[in-house]
Amino acid sequence: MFCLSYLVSCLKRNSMHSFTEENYLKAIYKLEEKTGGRVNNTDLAKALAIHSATVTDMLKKMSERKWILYEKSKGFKLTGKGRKSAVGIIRRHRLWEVFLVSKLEFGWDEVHEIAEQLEHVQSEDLINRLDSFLGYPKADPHGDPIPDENGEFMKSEAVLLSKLKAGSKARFAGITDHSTAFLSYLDKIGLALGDTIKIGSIEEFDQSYILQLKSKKEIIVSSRVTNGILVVINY
Amino acid sequence: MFCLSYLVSCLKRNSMHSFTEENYLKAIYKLEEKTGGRVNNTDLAKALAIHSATVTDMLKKMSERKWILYEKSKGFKLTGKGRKSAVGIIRRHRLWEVFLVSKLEFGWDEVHEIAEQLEHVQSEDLINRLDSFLGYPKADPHGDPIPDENGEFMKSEAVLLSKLKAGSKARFAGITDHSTAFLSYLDKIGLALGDTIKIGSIEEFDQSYILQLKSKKEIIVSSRVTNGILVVINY
DNA sequence: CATAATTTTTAGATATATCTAAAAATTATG
DNA sequence: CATAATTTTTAGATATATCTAAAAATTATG
Ligand SMILES: [Mn+2]
Ligand SMILES: [Mn+2]
Ligand SMILES: [Mn+2]
Ligand SMILES: [Mn+2]
Repeated sequence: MFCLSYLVSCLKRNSMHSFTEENYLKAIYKLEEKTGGRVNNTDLAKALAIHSATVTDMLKKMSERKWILYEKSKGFKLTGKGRKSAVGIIRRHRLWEVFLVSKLEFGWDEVHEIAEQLEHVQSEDLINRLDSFLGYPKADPHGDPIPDENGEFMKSEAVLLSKLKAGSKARFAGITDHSTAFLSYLDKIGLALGDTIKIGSIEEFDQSYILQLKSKKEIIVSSRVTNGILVVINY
Repeated sequence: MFCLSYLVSCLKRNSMHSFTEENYLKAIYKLEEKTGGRVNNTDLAKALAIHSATVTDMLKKMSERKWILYEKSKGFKLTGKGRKSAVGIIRRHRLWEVFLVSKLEFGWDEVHEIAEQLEHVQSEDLINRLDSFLGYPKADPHGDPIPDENGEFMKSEAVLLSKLKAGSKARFAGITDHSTAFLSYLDKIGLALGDTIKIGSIEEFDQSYILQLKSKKEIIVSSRVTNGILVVINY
């Protein structure tokens, strides 16, 4: 009994993380991505929907374990070790999302919460076999890149649809708004990842766009929509 | 914040269980199956590799929540509600094992630990879609029956191979020893679930069996093996 | 049935992850 | 730069799930 718990606690300390720890790592990674730099306590607390005091304690622990660099009042950032873990979690999340959509026929607006659970299953072998089973997908159902076994992934060249000029053509490559409401809305208006979009014209008044879909149908979308969509320009 | 935690705690109390609670439910179910009746504290503690004092506390909680009937010093058993939950967990475990073996090409001796994690993912929709994706399998890779959506499953008619007489023929339908060592051993000697086995003769001295495999190869197995194998007799 | 053995419970402690309220530290602003 | 606003930390509490040591209860045995 002593031996077992000792072993388990060792494993935990070195290579594994609790669900909670994994959620912190992932949240920090995403905040770093968004802000491009260091992250602060308040933002992380908001992202995790917990209180600052709780975050303070966990940051101390994560700092001791060398998952983050933490300079009091200067914000913090992931170490190499921390980043590697975070990328692994994102890899798992996105591969499971591909599985759910491509094999179990879930809608792209239905998979996130389930993937939030599946991403915590610990087995490298499992995830590499899943990757192979899915045909080594490069992106998840939302167009987000999937890190490979070594944690490498393509930096996207996509830009916001709202940056394009009238007359240009582009491929729908990703989203910045991952909300279920937005995804369902896109389903409703018939816009799917990979589609070619042509910009008919842009209304000066409110920056709404008239888009020509691959079905030749024309639709008007608000700037909220063009700011939620990432596209790759066809040269 | 107050609202959210209240909601979460309500959900927890009514329809969901923590990992720990799920592991207790499953362990109790399996012990009931094995002993055929009520379960006691000590046996459950052993099955979960925890201490009796811990079990006492948890049984109180499970009793309050009406998952078990608990009569002090008379042992306890699952209520209908508790049994339903336990069967649901077993359904998830076994479906994931099928997935791991039939889709990800894991060996039958490699899947249990991963399924122990996957079984805790909470989504009825997920598990029903997985069931459909796998073609509604009736048994897992170890021959154990998979409960359907309503928790119904076939009671097996299999008997121990060690009960058969020389000359009889039977189909390898399940195992009573689920250890990795046993599963790997069966792989090594070339005995797989579903195979037809013919009993050549039985050695009086130590009850070892000479088996004729479908490959016509003959092997000798000890009584430890014939007691680990379940077969269905071909009439 | 008295004693021994086994099983279960109680009492008090620990680890993790959270909270609230208040204090302290830092940053922004007139 | 003094004050206000914001951010972070401290202190103390709670819930869950575990432990150890000892007491209490139950069951088995001569
Ligand atoms: Mn997601
Ligand atoms: Mn995604
Ligand atoms: Mn199993
Ligand atoms: Mn199994």
